[in-house]
Amino acid sequence: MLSRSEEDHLKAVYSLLQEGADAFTNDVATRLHTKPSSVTVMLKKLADKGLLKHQPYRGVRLTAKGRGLALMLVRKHRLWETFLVDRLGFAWDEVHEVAEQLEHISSEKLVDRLSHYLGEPAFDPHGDPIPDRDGKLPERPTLQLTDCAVGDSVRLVAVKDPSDELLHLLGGKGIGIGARLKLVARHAFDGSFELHTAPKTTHTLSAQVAAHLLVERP
Amino acid sequence: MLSRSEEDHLKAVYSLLQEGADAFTNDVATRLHTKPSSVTVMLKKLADKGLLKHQPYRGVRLTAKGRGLALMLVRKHRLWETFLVDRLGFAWDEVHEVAEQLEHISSEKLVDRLSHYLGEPAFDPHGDPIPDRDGKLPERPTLQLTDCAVGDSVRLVAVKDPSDELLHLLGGKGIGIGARLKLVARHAFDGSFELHTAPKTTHTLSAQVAAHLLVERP
DNA sequence: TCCTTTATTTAGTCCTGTCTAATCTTTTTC
DNA sequence: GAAAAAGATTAGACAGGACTAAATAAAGGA
Ligand SMILES: [Mn+2]
Ligand SMILES: [Mn+2]
Ligand SMILES: [Mn+2]
Ligand SMILES: [Mn+2]
Repeated sequence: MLSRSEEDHLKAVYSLLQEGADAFTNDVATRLHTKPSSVTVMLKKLADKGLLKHQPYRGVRLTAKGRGLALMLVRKHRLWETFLVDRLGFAWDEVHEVAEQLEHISSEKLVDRLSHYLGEPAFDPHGDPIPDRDGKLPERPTLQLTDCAVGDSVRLVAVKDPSDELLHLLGGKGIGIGARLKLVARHAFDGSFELHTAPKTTHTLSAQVAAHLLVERP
Repeated sequence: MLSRSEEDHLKAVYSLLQEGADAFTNDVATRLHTKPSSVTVMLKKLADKGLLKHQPYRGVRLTAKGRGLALMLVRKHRLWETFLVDRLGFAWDEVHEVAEQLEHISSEKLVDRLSHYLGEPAFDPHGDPIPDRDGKLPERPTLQLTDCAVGDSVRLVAVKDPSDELLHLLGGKGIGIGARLKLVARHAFDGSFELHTAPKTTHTLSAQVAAHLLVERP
């Protein structure tokens, strides 16, 4: 049985590794708004429990067991986010905080029932993949909006590393998962995009925003 | 902001007082499966926060603020139980443990949305009243099955102080909230009841069980 | 290479929540 | 109305989790 703090540390390590970076003490501390010294202690505990290998000064690798547990946490987090948005009508930029609490509720039955209730969703409200009960992740397209050309017409499938601020910005322009985006111009000066959403509404997206948008061709 | 432990202590005090007993250190400790010395410490903390008055050796009374907070915890607990049974298909004897965790999730918006989603229910799966967002409790009938006479036909509206074991026993006989019960005999020897449920099925309920059943005449 | 900077770990402290053992109050019993 | 029993509080210890400050290791530059 892991404590809430142990679970949060494990999940932080998992997502750092997932993002391609290797997991260093400082990064974990930054992500959890805590201090490196605290992280070192927690990593030692998780290592003692066989969930990861910690090479002092060299970072961390997850064991199979640790990866499995982390995936179950991610599963819970994203299922709860889906519940909050799909069933309770939360906005997609309001759910992270609450899901951060709900993911620690421990009941296997609850998770499985919730998933079933929601229709075994494969993606959460931000387009992030939801691991199934065996820890398998569905595939997600990797085409970034920044790699698209003027004239392309694409559909938004996910917002990468979504912060509430970014989600709020997109929401304000009426852009959500599934939105059709037609690229009409790109400014050389700052890399920003002009694009049409549904009924000839034009929006401008900065290059920073565009880099977070994953899309697919229809 | 209260810790999980503080919340559990406050709720324990509330339910003891609700049940008519006055709240003594030992009772709280028993209810929380903890030791009296630990309870004393927590009562002091809650008193410092203005949630209750603690007269050493004399027990505890809630302040208005403390009662209000306790009611919000009860509200959350019973709403989550309702969600688990009505939406996720849990049995009524499987939800207490999980609701004990879920009640500590802190988000006012979540509670209100959940209540709305469930149709602003006034009673939980055990027939216990759910406080509204202002802390107002709906009325519940107080007629006990033990006060009924042979020949009476009544409807089950609540199981008082339901333990999972009691709920499981009733569930096994197909008796749930709303069930019609027709009393056909009562044994002088042990006070046990013979009664019919729906289609001429006869069941026997001990006096101990009957004392927990709240019913109303149709 | 050696020195400086940065990253990380270790040591020591504090706060919370729990426990056991000892002490103190209140209630019961004779 | 004492003495015993029961109930409650206090004192002291410990584990978990977090922080600051000090020590140590790795990396980079002169
Ligand atoms: Mn969390
Ligand atoms: Mn998400
Ligand atoms: Mn609880
Ligand atoms: Mn209940």
